[in-house]
Amino acid sequence: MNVRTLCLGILSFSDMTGYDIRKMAFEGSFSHFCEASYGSIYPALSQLTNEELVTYRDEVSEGKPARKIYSITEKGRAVLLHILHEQPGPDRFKSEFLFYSLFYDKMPPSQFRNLLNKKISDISEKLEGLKGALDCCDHEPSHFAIGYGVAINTAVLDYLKTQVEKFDGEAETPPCPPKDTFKETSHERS
Amino acid sequence: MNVRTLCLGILSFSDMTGYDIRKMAFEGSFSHFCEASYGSIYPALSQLTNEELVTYRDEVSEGKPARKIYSITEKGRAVLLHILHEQPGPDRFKSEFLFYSLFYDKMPPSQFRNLLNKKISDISEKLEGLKGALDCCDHEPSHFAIGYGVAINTAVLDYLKTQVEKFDGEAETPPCPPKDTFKETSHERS
DNA sequence: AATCGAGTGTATCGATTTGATATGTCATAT
DNA sequence: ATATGACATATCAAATCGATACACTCGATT
Repeated sequence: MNVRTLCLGILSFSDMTGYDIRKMAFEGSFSHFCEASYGSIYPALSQLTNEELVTYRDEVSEGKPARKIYSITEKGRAVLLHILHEQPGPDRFKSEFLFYSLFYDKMPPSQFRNLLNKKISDISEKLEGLKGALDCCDHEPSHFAIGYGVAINTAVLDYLKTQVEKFDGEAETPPCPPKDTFKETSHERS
Repeated sequence: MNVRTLCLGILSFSDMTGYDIRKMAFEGSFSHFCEASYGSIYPALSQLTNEELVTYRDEVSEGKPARKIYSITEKGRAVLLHILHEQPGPDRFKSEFLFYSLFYDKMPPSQFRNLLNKKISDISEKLEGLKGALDCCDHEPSHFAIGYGVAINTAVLDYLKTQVEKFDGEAETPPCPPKDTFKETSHERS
């Protein structure tokens, strides 16, 4: 699925700025199964505007900077419905964590334990977010999609918790590693 | 994680051609958590060769076409180990299926049921493959990574099976849709 | 009162990656 | 004989990422 279709889909639920769309696809209720960056969203919106699948109105309030609020057109809805008739492509899952895990026997035990604990806390957080969204969501299809995410993350969390015990047995056992045990050495990712 | 690191990681297990690496990352034992295409693998291998992180030997047998068998160098292993010290990026999950599901109330009921059934059979197949790999795998880290995949796919399959019942209740019930119920209309993906 | 940082918003750019395709050989089945 | 599919290298346009620039607002800190 390309970013054009994603924008069309998101706009079919409500009018939005490009900034909002990016948020939806990065942090919002779409973010557990898709992603898109500014560099693809803004060109997609321009293209969709040219094709008259979306339109925008400029909003200029006093003092505030101008913003473009995009809406899907009838033509856009028709195209979206048409796209939905094709077979969806396969799901894709990319995990740098699992790649790293393939080399845990090459690392000091504490390093992989840290990785595991960080993953557990990340997933826990994500799961809480999804469960919250599930509760306050009355749109049935979204409920289905969020439920899917809850199912996955619950399973992963269970798996990691059973696995972490195996590694905690080895060598020195750190007292009780909650959050903040992990210094974010976030320089360049090679 | 970029394709360079992926190549380095795969080559750390065994010598291989570019073709083999692509297979590993697309169908093989790495494929449930990463992907890479020729267009990124071959340039990555050239670059890695220039940096002396990998080398290759030409294999020219009688009659057979020449092939380049790549090996990781000591320098390459050192760089890989170094990369493994950074924090891995977040997992990413992309699902066109879930995007489609957001609009199931806009589709004829049979269409979404077909989607569900196809997904169920796809996941079942994938799960069988992973379970098979799990049994015949004695490399502990791989076991961990494959187990993760089994956990996810088992959970998804359970979820979909409970959900499909809800939709089977509605309107006409198709006899018993096993495989091959789905004509692969695989023309252009928009 | 002044400054800082974070959030909102549009937009672009280089680098990476995808997805498709070209080219050619070999093995197997028809 | 010949078609199909696996093996293998390679390239290219198009899509996308990830980072950044710019500009404005608002609340918090000093």
